[in-house]
Amino acid sequence: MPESVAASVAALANQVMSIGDLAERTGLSVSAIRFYETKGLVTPARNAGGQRRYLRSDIRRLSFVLVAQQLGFSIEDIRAALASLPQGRTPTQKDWEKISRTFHNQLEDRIQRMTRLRDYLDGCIGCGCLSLKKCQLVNPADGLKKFGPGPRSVLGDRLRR
Amino acid sequence: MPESVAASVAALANQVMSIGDLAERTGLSVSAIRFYETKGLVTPARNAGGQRRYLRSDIRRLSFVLVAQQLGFSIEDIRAALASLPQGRTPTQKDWEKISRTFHNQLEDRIQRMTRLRDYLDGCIGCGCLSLKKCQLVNPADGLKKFGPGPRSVLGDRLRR
DNA sequence: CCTTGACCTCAAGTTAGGTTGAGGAATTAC
DNA sequence: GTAATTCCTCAACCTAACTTGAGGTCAAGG
Repeated sequence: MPESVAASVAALANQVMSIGDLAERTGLSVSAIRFYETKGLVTPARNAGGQRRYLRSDIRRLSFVLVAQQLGFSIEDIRAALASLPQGRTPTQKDWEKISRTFHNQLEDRIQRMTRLRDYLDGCIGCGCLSLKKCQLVNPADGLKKFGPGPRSVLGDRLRR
Repeated sequence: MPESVAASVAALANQVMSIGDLAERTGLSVSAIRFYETKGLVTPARNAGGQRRYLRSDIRRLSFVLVAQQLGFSIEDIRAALASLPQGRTPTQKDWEKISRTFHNQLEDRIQRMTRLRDYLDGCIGCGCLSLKKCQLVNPADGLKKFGPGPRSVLGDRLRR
């Protein structure tokens, strides 16, 4: 049985696919998928010829990566999240539920933080803060303060990046 | 009148300050402020000795940069936004209002996009999508589709980054 | 004055997240 | 069976957003 037929059978039976197929399915580039492998986000099997063979569940895995990145999570964040998924078997619904709950919570945090910043901005515009017309009156000790007003109070502890 | 006294007087009268002072006020590092200058985010004057002298309004300017960055805007985005502010004079409230409206709208978009993605995620978990138990039944033509389901429908046009 | 800390410029290094290209092997299509 | 694809590895390059360091100047206190 030639490789091509074997591959087709395998593709139908075991749901494996090449990196090119996976790229088409996820909208990622082939190079990005290989890169993600070096970062531990996917761990494909290899066929006899050394080519990568992906499971159908890897489509979800990479889709998850895409979504998470859109939301501003780093690859390391995502790797950590995905680490809770099984490597050998196809993840069950419970597996995904667990990971998604964490994800959802972090997402809620971000949405809240953004909303808070938006409101802060509105507030400043409202009070004329940003034009420095009123804030100097409201906050006369400005020049003496180690930590003045401004985004830091909104941004929290994130100083000196 | 020695430089020191002149500087103090100027600082009180004209509200100018050194890069170190500005760093302390904004929470940014000195090197970051210089870097922002190369990117056109601030354009300080120089004193006789060639040292940078900032206006008090630059605190707001850089605070704005900090907030915008937190929200995921690039330096180029921010530069473009700040370009609408006057360079010579201290920005008026109207100046800031204008820039903030744009900013606010972009922020709203992002919040909405995040919320949409969160809901999408919830939906998928709910239907078992991510575990691939039901989606294969729901979407039997999956293997034939050029553009299958997945995050792309949520992410919009953002393909092949 | 004169020392010490803050500044200056300019070049090079750093991390994240990939892309591009060279040189070669494996598949697929006719 | 052979030509065109696709895939492989590995090294180098790329952008964004800064930091670090070398070598030298400026300014504020005693």
